[in-house]
Amino acid sequence: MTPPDATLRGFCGYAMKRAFLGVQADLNRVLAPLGLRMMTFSALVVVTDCPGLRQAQLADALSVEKPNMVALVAELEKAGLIERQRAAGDRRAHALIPTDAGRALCARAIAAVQAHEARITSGLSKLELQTLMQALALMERTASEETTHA
Amino acid sequence: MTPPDATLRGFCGYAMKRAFLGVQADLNRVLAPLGLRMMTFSALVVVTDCPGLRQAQLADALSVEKPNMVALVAELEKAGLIERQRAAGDRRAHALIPTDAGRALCARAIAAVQAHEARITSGLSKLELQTLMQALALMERTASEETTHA
DNA sequence: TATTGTTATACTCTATAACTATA
DNA sequence: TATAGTTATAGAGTATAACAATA
Repeated sequence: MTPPDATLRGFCGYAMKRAFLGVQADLNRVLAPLGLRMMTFSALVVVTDCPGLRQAQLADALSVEKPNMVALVAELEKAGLIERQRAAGDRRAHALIPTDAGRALCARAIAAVQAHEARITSGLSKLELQTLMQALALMERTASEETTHA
Repeated sequence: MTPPDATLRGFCGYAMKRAFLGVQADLNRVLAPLGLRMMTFSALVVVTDCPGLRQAQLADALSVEKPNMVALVAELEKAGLIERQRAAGDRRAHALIPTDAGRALCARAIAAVQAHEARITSGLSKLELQTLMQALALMERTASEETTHA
């Protein structure tokens, strides 16, 4: 009758984990043919939206620590999707620029992800989806406040 | 104006990731004083709810691969929270039993997690919370179907 | 002094193949 | 032959300290 994790199922954090891991695994399957993962896709989208932004800004936007950004950017650069240029006015910084190939792949990847999103949310009404997105944004803010107050 | 990840913010998968990582980090802060993490807490709750269940059943309940269950169970056993007993009738299997200390800690941890859940969902109405939980469960099912059909 | 990017390092979670001892 | 638990291993993501070059 009741599954072994019945108690856990009552916890929102546990439900979020199970749902996210499933969605992420599914999303990575969608992105794999394009040579991308969730992390590299996210970075490519931000660089394409904000050409010229610096590595520290990208790390901040994605909530990734700077040291972990290095390999990620190097991977995208090696794949020919973005370029690192010395920022004018600050020779320490790298300005990140999407290549033509990066922009093209980004457009294809966004289309694939949008189709994937439509599939995984197909069982939700417009109102339910809106409530879900608002709830997730609110919980993200609340959790970060809790952590900050620690 | 628009943040660098504005495009990503429109994706449900990205919103789920950010919310989950925030909630998980916050939850781990709550559990740390009890010597637990989200994974060890989850395992302890299941063993306490279903004393005598086997390692493979625990792994299945938590969607963890069996090899990854070994260290987790060993950690709980070393902490004196559960015991491994040879299952009667199948000398290959381990029956997992909570100790008195395990049951006591589990009760305290559940209370702490419930208080934590109340905090992070405090901005949501009862109906919004219900919609959120249903949406997460539905997306988990949908994602697993997608993956299975691959 | 402070910041950008970097190296080195470590921990957690996850995933697969292969072994052992039982069945 | 199949299963329960194990070992070994590897890939991601995440986290902190410390360094060189530059500001």
